[in-house]
Amino acid sequence: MVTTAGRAPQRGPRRASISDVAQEAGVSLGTVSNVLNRPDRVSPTTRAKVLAAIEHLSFVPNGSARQLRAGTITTVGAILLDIANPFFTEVARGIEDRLAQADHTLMLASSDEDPEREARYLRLFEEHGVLGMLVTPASTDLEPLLELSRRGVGVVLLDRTSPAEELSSVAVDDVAGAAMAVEHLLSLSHRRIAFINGPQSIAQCVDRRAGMVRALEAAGLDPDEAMVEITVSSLNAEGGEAGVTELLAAGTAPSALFCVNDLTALGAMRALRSHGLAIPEDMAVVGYDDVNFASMLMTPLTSVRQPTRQLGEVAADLLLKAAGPGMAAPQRIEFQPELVVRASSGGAR
Amino acid sequence: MVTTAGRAPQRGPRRASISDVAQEAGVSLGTVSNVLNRPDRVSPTTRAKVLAAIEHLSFVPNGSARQLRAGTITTVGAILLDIANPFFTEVARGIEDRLAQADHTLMLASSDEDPEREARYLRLFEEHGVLGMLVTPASTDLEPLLELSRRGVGVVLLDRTSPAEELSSVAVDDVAGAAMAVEHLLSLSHRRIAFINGPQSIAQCVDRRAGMVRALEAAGLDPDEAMVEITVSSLNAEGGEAGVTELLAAGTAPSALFCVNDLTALGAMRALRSHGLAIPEDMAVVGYDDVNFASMLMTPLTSVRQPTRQLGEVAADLLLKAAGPGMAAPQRIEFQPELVVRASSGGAR
DNA sequence: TGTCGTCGTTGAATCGGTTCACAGGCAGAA
DNA sequence: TTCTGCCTGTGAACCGATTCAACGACGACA
Repeated sequence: MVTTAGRAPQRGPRRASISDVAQEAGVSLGTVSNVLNRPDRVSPTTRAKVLAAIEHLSFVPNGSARQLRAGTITTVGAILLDIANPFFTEVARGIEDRLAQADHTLMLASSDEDPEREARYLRLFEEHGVLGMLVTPASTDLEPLLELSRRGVGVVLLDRTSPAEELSSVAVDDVAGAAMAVEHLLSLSHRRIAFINGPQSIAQCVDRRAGMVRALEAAGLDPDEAMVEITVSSLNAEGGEAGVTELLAAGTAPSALFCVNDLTALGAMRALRSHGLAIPEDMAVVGYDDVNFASMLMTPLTSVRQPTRQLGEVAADLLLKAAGPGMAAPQRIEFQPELVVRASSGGAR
Repeated sequence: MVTTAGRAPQRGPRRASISDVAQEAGVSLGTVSNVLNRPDRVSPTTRAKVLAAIEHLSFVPNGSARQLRAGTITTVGAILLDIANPFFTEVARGIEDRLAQADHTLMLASSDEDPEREARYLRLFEEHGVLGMLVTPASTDLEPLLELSRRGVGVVLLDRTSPAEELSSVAVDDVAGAAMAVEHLLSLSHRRIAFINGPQSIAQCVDRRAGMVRALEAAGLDPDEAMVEITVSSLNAEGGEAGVTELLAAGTAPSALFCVNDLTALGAMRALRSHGLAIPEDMAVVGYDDVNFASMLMTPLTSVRQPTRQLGEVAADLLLKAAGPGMAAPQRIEFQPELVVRASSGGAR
């Protein structure tokens, strides 16, 4: 590699600016800006000259400068728990669709369930001056989000109901969903059920646990006995494998397993199989999210379906409404989930 | 200042600026900036005062202004073909990891195989002044990317070898991968093989087709007869379902099916099953990408594995090197894929 | 006591757009 | 002919940060 002496090499021959265009076209600065933003205020002749100059210099306006002066904001940030999870990518699709319709654009980031990464992106997006953010919080402490909102940045909680009045949220009733899943297992005569759950810093984990407890208690069971909870650090296939390994190592495994999401269930099923256990004969399994491949697995997975794409769409709508003119008041929207019974729970006919 | 009636409501009480901080702390503008960027040049007393003011006003520097003036660029854009495809999310993970290590951040976008969307993001990212972009092109025309590169924006092709000397690229040998897949089917005595492929505007589709043709010819077969090609518009499960429907409607279906990627294979298998065909007995199936759930499907999927995460990591490295000081020359990196044989092809023992 | 260097701080210039009050030209009305 | 109003086009002010030449204070040294 050849290093140039002394200075860093300049990156290309400096981007053309609006005044370069003005000079090339023989008009003033403001006229070029008018061509760009209010073409009807410029005569066709001048407009043509300016456009030619723009083409010739391959001029691209500097977004920073524009945003600095005009405050034009068309960027929205989204911080999701795990971008590798089909559930969240589907949500992202919904968001992107709606934003594109409104001529806005999305900056997408994955916190990987790490509050520190989340904080980093929160700050980055704020510095970037986004219109607002859609966040699936990785921590229970919503104070940073509340403060953001007070500072005038639109915030919508995603897949998480807001405990505070001041934040909009779009979510699915996770307590009900988990309760449905566990009731299903109870109806198949399982009396001790393992639960592979994530850290309690994640709202979904708290809610789904609550749903499970509610279902067990409603059936007259003592959760302390009927629920064998295993906490894993990440809500993906690796987590599921680790969870099953731990479960089996502890001996006297229950006859059924409820997993906090489908990816976890995927890993869990893989681990169960590699230990020679049959699904659902030796262990019934239920997941959560109903990701697109759930029905196609070796043993099709019983799971809780959510209106995934819609979740994203509604969240985007809410943000645009809340941040646009009129400043709609915070709104809390909750969808109901639906149980999809397949072979993995042994409940399919 | 009092807001005039009739205007749009102002978004919050205006973000605090550096001069607000300066005033609050009783120091000058430049000093605040020094506290932010070169803390050692400021006396501890002053620094403390300024930090207190920052805290008090919850000041967050305006990224646009900073970037405008300083040209500090730490943002990288990535435009992937389909963010819902686990292959690409894994690549994104690799990219993000490396960028985070270098204290850079990623703006992620999905072109959904649509050249127009791609162009839109290309422009958006350029306006935003990104350091560079990682792109999986949705069209064969690389001219826009070349021009971008000439203008000083770093460009690295992802999962696509560069035909031009001037662009860096990181890819996997798709011709070889597809050839391996087809050779495998040939070795199992299949003589007519269906191929569900995507549009020829996508390089991967062209290359994988070429690999298939190469393998067929090497076996002394005439591709026109031995290959039953079906072109679908999107490389996902829906595409796979549509492809199989079309294939079966045409009658005299081949005994084997090669799919351009695993998502397509997923949809194809779903459709085959719903038509009452057994896999691999009635139809052997091979996919491409070896996504994480391939081994866990009802019939585990034979597929071509690629060093996915590494792909992203190396691409990010290349970009950082090419855009950083030193301006490394364009580099072309190609990995070799690997065939993973499972039950869906009937070739597993 | 005068000079010099160092340290900490200042404030003006600057980045590249947008906006707006205003100027010049021209047509139609009085 | 003069006035009015419309249509184009102009250029200075401004957004909020960074940078740098310059400056005052202070201690060291001759």
